[in-house]
Amino acid sequence: MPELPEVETIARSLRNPIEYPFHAENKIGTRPGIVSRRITGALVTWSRSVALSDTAEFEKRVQNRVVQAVERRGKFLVLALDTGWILIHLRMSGDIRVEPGNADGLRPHDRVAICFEHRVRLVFNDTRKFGRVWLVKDPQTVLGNLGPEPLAEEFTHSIFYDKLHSRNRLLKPLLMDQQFLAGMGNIYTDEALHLAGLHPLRHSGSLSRTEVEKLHRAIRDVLQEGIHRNGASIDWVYRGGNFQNYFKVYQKQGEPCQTCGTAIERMLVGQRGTHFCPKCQPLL
DNA sequence: CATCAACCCTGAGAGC
DNA sequence: TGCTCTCAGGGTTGAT
Repeated sequence: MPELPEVETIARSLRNPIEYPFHAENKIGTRPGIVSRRITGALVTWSRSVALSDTAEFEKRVQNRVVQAVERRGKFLVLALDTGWILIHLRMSGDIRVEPGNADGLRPHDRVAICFEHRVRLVFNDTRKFGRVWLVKDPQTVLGNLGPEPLAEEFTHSIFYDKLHSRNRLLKPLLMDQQFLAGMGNIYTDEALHLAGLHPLRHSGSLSRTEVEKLHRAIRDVLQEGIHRNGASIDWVYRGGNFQNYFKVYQKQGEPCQTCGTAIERMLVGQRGTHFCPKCQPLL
Protein backbone atom coordinates (compact mmCIF):
# COMPACT_ATOMS: atom_id res chain seq x y z
CA MET A 1 0.00 0.00 0.00
CA PRO A 2 1.56 3.27 -1.08
CA GLU A 3 2.62 5.50 1.77
CA LEU A 4 4.62 8.73 1.83
CA PRO A 5 7.84 7.34 0.25
CA GLU A 6 5.99 5.57 -2.56
CA VAL A 7 3.94 8.67 -3.38
CA GLU A 8 7.05 10.85 -3.19
CA THR A 9 8.80 8.51 -5.62
CA ILE A 10 5.91 8.76 -8.06
CA ALA A 11 5.74 12.55 -7.68
CA ARG A 12 9.45 12.83 -8.48
CA SER A 13 9.09 10.65 -11.55
CA LEU A 14 6.24 12.83 -12.79
CA ARG A 15 8.60 15.82 -12.52
CA ASN A 16 11.19 14.17 -14.76
CA PRO A 17 11.92 15.93 -18.07
CA ILE A 18 9.21 15.18 -20.60
CA GLU A 19 11.89 14.55 -23.23
CA TYR A 20 13.03 11.33 -21.61
CA PRO A 21 12.40 8.38 -23.94
CA PHE A 22 9.79 5.79 -23.00
CA HIS A 23 10.89 2.45 -21.75
CA ALA A 24 14.61 2.22 -22.06
CA GLU A 25 14.26 0.33 -18.81
CA ASN A 26 11.97 0.41 -15.81
CA LYS A 27 14.11 2.82 -13.76
CA ILE A 28 11.78 5.33 -12.18
CA GLY A 29 14.28 8.17 -12.46
CA THR A 30 14.44 7.96 -16.24
CA ARG A 31 10.78 7.88 -17.13
CA PRO A 32 9.30 10.91 -18.85
CA GLY A 33 7.32 13.28 -16.65
CA ILE A 34 4.20 15.35 -17.22
CA VAL A 35 5.05 18.92 -16.18
CA SER A 36 4.11 21.38 -18.95
CA ARG A 37 2.06 18.81 -20.81
CA ARG A 38 -1.36 19.89 -22.09
CA ILE A 39 -4.36 17.64 -21.42
CA THR A 40 -6.39 16.80 -24.50
CA GLY A 41 -9.00 14.66 -22.81
CA ALA A 42 -9.75 12.05 -20.20
CA LEU A 43 -11.60 8.79 -19.82
CA VAL A 44 -13.13 7.47 -16.62
CA THR A 45 -13.97 3.76 -16.72
CA TRP A 46 -15.12 3.44 -13.08
CA SER A 47 -17.14 6.45 -12.02
CA ARG A 48 -16.50 6.12 -8.29
CA SER A 49 -12.78 6.49 -8.86
CA VAL A 50 -13.52 10.16 -9.45
CA ALA A 51 -14.82 12.38 -6.67
CA LEU A 52 -17.42 14.06 -8.81
CA SER A 53 -21.03 13.02 -9.22
CA ASP A 54 -20.70 13.41 -12.96
CA THR A 55 -17.66 11.81 -14.58
CA ALA A 56 -18.44 13.49 -17.90
CA GLU A 57 -17.86 16.76 -16.11
CA PHE A 58 -14.42 15.60 -15.04
CA GLU A 59 -13.58 14.53 -18.57
CA LYS A 60 -14.72 17.88 -19.90
CA ARG A 61 -13.20 20.15 -17.29
CA VAL A 62 -9.65 18.79 -17.53
CA GLN A 63 -9.59 19.39 -21.26
CA ASN A 64 -6.96 21.90 -22.38
CA ARG A 65 -5.52 22.32 -18.89
CA VAL A 66 -1.73 22.35 -18.60
CA VAL A 67 0.12 20.64 -15.76
CA GLN A 68 2.29 23.26 -14.11
CA ALA A 69 3.72 21.38 -11.15
CA VAL A 70 3.58 18.06 -9.34
CA GLU A 71 3.75 17.97 -5.55
CA ARG A 72 3.04 15.56 -2.73
CA ARG A 73 1.09 16.26 0.44
CA GLY A 74 0.89 13.33 2.86
CA LYS A 75 -0.11 10.41 0.66
CA PHE A 76 -1.78 12.66 -1.91
CA LEU A 77 -0.36 13.32 -5.33
CA VAL A 78 -1.00 16.96 -6.17
CA LEU A 79 -1.09 18.13 -9.78
CA ALA A 80 -1.24 21.91 -10.12
CA LEU A 81 -2.96 22.89 -13.35
CA ASP A 82 -3.01 26.33 -14.96
CA THR A 83 -6.58 26.41 -13.68
CA GLY A 84 -7.54 24.10 -10.81
CA TRP A 85 -5.95 21.07 -9.25
CA ILE A 86 -6.01 17.32 -9.70
CA LEU A 87 -5.48 15.38 -6.47
CA ILE A 88 -4.90 11.63 -6.45
CA HIS A 89 -4.96 9.24 -3.49
CA LEU A 90 -3.76 5.71 -4.31
CA ARG A 91 -5.14 4.13 -1.12
CA MET A 92 -4.52 0.36 -1.09
CA SER A 93 -3.83 -0.74 -4.62
CA GLY A 94 -3.58 2.38 -6.75
CA ASP A 95 -0.74 2.97 -9.16
CA ILE A 96 0.22 5.55 -11.77
CA ARG A 97 1.65 4.91 -15.21
CA VAL A 98 2.82 7.39 -17.82
CA GLU A 99 3.05 5.81 -21.23
CA PRO A 100 2.45 6.37 -24.93
CA GLY A 101 -1.18 6.06 -25.93
CA ASN A 102 -4.62 7.64 -25.92
CA ALA A 103 -7.93 6.53 -24.44
CA ASP A 104 -7.74 3.18 -26.25
CA GLY A 105 -6.10 -0.03 -25.19
CA LEU A 106 -6.41 0.36 -21.44
CA ARG A 107 -5.40 -2.53 -19.21
CA PRO A 108 -7.44 -4.37 -16.60
CA HIS A 109 -8.20 -2.21 -13.53
CA ASP A 110 -7.32 1.03 -15.32
CA ARG A 111 -9.88 3.44 -13.81
CA VAL A 112 -8.90 6.86 -15.17
CA ALA A 113 -6.83 7.87 -18.17
CA ILE A 114 -5.68 11.45 -18.66
CA CYS A 115 -4.52 12.01 -22.20
CA PHE A 116 -1.93 14.60 -23.19
CA GLU A 117 -0.69 16.06 -26.42
CA HIS A 118 1.78 14.00 -28.44
CA ARG A 119 -0.11 10.81 -27.62
CA VAL A 120 1.07 10.46 -24.03
CA ARG A 121 -1.23 9.42 -21.20
CA LEU A 122 -1.26 9.16 -17.44
CA VAL A 123 -3.23 6.15 -16.21
CA PHE A 124 -4.63 5.61 -12.73
CA ASN A 125 -4.81 1.86 -12.18
CA ASP A 126 -6.54 0.63 -9.03
CA THR A 127 -7.47 -3.02 -8.56
CA ARG A 128 -9.46 -2.61 -5.35
CA LYS A 129 -11.16 0.65 -6.33
CA PHE A 130 -10.39 2.37 -3.03
CA GLY A 131 -8.38 5.16 -4.61
CA ARG A 132 -9.81 8.54 -5.69
CA VAL A 133 -9.10 11.31 -8.14
CA TRP A 134 -10.34 14.81 -7.31
CA LEU A 135 -10.65 17.87 -9.53
CA VAL A 136 -10.95 20.99 -7.38
CA LYS A 137 -10.49 24.74 -7.45
CA ASP A 138 -8.98 24.82 -3.98
CA PRO A 139 -6.81 21.89 -2.83
CA GLN A 140 -7.46 22.83 0.79
CA THR A 141 -10.99 21.47 0.47
CA VAL A 142 -9.40 18.02 0.31
CA LEU A 143 -6.05 18.51 2.05
CA GLY A 144 -7.15 20.99 4.71
CA ASN A 145 -7.33 18.60 7.63
CA LEU A 146 -3.99 16.88 7.10
CA GLY A 147 -1.44 16.93 9.89
CA PRO A 148 2.15 18.15 9.46
CA GLU A 149 4.63 16.74 6.98
CA PRO A 150 7.00 14.52 8.98
CA LEU A 151 9.98 15.44 6.80
CA ALA A 152 9.41 19.19 6.91
CA GLU A 153 12.03 21.26 8.72
CA GLU A 154 9.34 22.94 10.80
CA PHE A 155 8.33 19.57 12.22
CA THR A 156 10.67 19.60 15.21
CA HIS A 157 10.81 17.07 18.02
CA SER A 158 9.55 19.63 20.51
CA ILE A 159 6.46 20.29 18.37
CA PHE A 160 6.04 16.51 18.11
CA TYR A 161 6.32 16.19 21.89
CA ASP A 162 3.55 18.75 22.41
CA LYS A 163 1.33 17.06 19.85
CA LEU A 164 1.80 13.62 21.38
CA HIS A 165 1.03 15.00 24.83
CA SER A 166 -1.99 16.97 23.69
CA ARG A 167 -3.69 13.59 23.17
CA ASN A 168 -3.59 10.30 24.93
CA ARG A 169 -4.04 7.66 22.28
CA LEU A 170 -2.30 4.44 21.40
CA LEU A 171 0.90 5.19 19.52
CA LYS A 172 0.24 3.02 16.49
CA PRO A 173 -3.21 4.31 15.48
CA LEU A 174 -2.22 7.86 16.36
CA LEU A 175 0.81 7.84 14.07
CA MET A 176 -1.36 6.48 11.28
CA ASP A 177 -3.99 9.18 11.83
CA GLN A 178 -3.51 11.51 8.85
CA GLN A 179 -4.92 14.46 10.76
CA PHE A 180 -2.23 13.98 13.38
CA LEU A 181 0.68 13.33 11.02
CA ALA A 182 0.46 13.09 7.23
CA GLY A 183 1.93 10.22 5.27
CA MET A 184 2.54 7.34 7.66
CA GLY A 185 0.91 4.01 6.83
CA ASN A 186 1.05 0.54 8.29
CA ILE A 187 4.52 -0.38 7.04
CA TYR A 188 6.45 2.74 7.95
CA THR A 189 4.69 3.06 11.31
CA ASP A 190 5.69 -0.46 12.33
CA GLU A 191 9.24 0.10 11.10
CA ALA A 192 9.54 3.47 12.85
CA LEU A 193 8.25 2.13 16.17
CA HIS A 194 10.73 -0.72 15.99
CA LEU A 195 13.61 1.61 15.19
CA ALA A 196 12.59 3.81 18.11
CA GLY A 197 12.23 0.82 20.45
CA LEU A 198 8.65 1.74 21.34
CA HIS A 199 5.74 -0.67 21.80
CA PRO A 200 2.77 0.07 19.49
CA LEU A 201 0.41 0.04 22.47
CA ARG A 202 2.25 2.77 24.38
CA HIS A 203 0.03 5.76 25.14
CA SER A 204 1.14 8.92 23.37
CA GLY A 205 1.01 11.01 26.51
CA SER A 206 3.37 8.68 28.38
CA LEU A 207 6.44 9.30 26.21
CA SER A 208 9.46 11.01 27.74
CA ARG A 209 11.41 13.72 25.93
CA THR A 210 14.09 11.18 25.06
CA GLU A 211 11.55 8.71 23.70
CA VAL A 212 9.90 11.40 21.58
CA GLU A 213 13.27 12.43 20.18
CA LYS A 214 14.02 8.81 19.28
CA LEU A 215 10.61 8.40 17.63
CA HIS A 216 10.97 11.67 15.75
CA ARG A 217 14.39 10.59 14.46
CA ALA A 218 13.10 7.08 13.63
CA ILE A 219 10.12 8.33 11.62
CA ARG A 220 12.32 10.61 9.54
CA ASP A 221 15.02 7.98 9.08
CA VAL A 222 12.58 5.29 7.97
CA LEU A 223 10.81 7.62 5.53
CA GLN A 224 14.11 8.89 4.10
CA GLU A 225 15.35 5.34 3.70
CA GLY A 226 12.11 4.41 1.92
CA ILE A 227 12.50 7.35 -0.46
CA HIS A 228 16.15 6.45 -1.00
CA ARG A 229 15.05 2.96 -2.03
CA ASN A 230 12.33 4.41 -4.32
CA GLY A 231 9.68 3.06 -1.97
CA ALA A 232 8.56 -0.52 -1.53
CA SER A 233 7.01 -2.81 -4.11
CA ILE A 234 4.43 -4.99 -2.39
CA ASP A 235 0.84 -6.14 -2.76
CA TRP A 236 1.66 -7.47 -6.22
CA VAL A 237 2.11 -3.90 -7.45
CA TYR A 238 5.63 -3.37 -8.75
CA ARG A 239 6.57 0.26 -8.45
CA GLY A 240 10.29 0.05 -9.10
CA GLY A 241 11.32 0.40 -5.46
CA ASN A 242 12.99 -2.19 -3.28
CA PHE A 243 12.51 -1.04 0.30
CA GLN A 244 10.53 -4.23 0.92
CA ASN A 245 13.91 -5.99 1.13
CA TYR A 246 14.88 -3.86 4.12
CA PHE A 247 11.87 -4.33 6.40
CA LYS A 248 12.87 -5.17 9.97
CA VAL A 249 9.45 -6.13 11.32
CA TYR A 250 6.68 -5.63 8.73
CA GLN A 251 5.36 -9.10 7.88
CA LYS A 252 8.35 -10.69 9.59
CA GLN A 253 6.31 -12.43 12.29
CA GLY A 254 8.07 -15.57 13.49
CA GLU A 255 11.43 -14.47 12.13
CA PRO A 256 14.24 -13.49 14.51
CA CYS A 257 14.66 -9.79 15.26
CA GLN A 258 17.81 -8.55 13.52
CA THR A 259 18.77 -6.69 16.68
CA CYS A 260 18.19 -9.24 19.44
CA GLY A 261 17.12 -12.53 17.83
CA THR A 262 13.71 -12.64 19.53
CA ALA A 263 10.85 -13.79 17.29
CA ILE A 264 8.90 -10.91 15.76
CA GLU A 265 5.25 -10.93 16.80
CA ARG A 266 2.08 -9.84 15.03
CA MET A 267 -1.01 -8.47 16.76
CA LEU A 268 -4.09 -6.45 15.87
CA VAL A 269 -4.06 -2.83 16.98
CA GLY A 270 -6.97 -0.68 15.92
CA GLN A 271 -7.97 -3.26 13.29
CA ARG A 272 -4.48 -3.12 11.74
CA GLY A 273 -1.94 -5.90 11.56
CA THR A 274 0.95 -4.72 13.73
CA HIS A 275 4.44 -6.20 13.80
CA PHE A 276 6.97 -5.66 16.57
CA CYS A 277 9.79 -7.18 18.60
CA PRO A 278 8.59 -7.86 22.15
CA LYS A 279 12.10 -7.48 23.53
CA CYS A 280 13.31 -4.36 21.69
CA GLN A 281 9.89 -2.72 22.09
CA PRO A 282 8.82 -3.45 25.67
CA LEU A 283 5.44 -2.22 26.87
CA LEU A 284 6.67 -1.14 30.32
C1' DC B 1 -12.14 12.87 23.23
C1' DA B 2 -11.12 7.92 22.42
C1' DT B 3 -12.49 3.57 20.70
C1' DC B 4 -14.83 0.44 17.73
C1' DA B 5 -17.26 -1.56 13.78
C1' DA B 6 -18.93 -1.23 9.25
C1' DC B 7 -18.08 -0.04 4.70
C1' DC B 8 -15.82 0.47 0.27
C1' DC B 9 -13.42 -3.66 -3.04
C1' DT B 10 -10.54 -7.47 -5.13
C1' DG B 11 -7.68 -11.34 -5.35
C1' DA B 12 -4.70 -14.41 -2.85
C1' DG B 13 -4.61 -18.29 -0.14
C1' DA B 14 -6.83 -21.71 2.75
C1' DG B 15 -10.09 -25.28 3.31
C1' DC B 16 -12.96 -28.60 1.41
C1' DT C 1 -9.39 -29.24 -10.30
C1' DG C 2 -12.65 -26.00 -8.69
C1' DC C 3 -15.61 -24.22 -5.56
C1' DT C 4 -16.52 -21.22 -1.32
C1' DC C 5 -14.77 -18.69 2.53
C1' DT C 6 -11.81 -15.47 4.92
C1' DC C 7 -8.96 -11.79 5.14
C1' DA C 8 -5.95 -7.56 4.38
C1' DG C 9 -5.65 -2.82 3.95
C1' DG C 10 -6.41 3.30 4.22
C1' DG C 11 -9.63 6.25 5.24
C1' DT C 12 -14.41 7.81 6.18
C1' DT C 13 -18.56 7.57 8.79
C1' DG C 14 -21.52 6.71 12.49
C1' DA C 15 -22.32 4.58 17.05
C1' DT C 16 -20.90 3.94 21.87
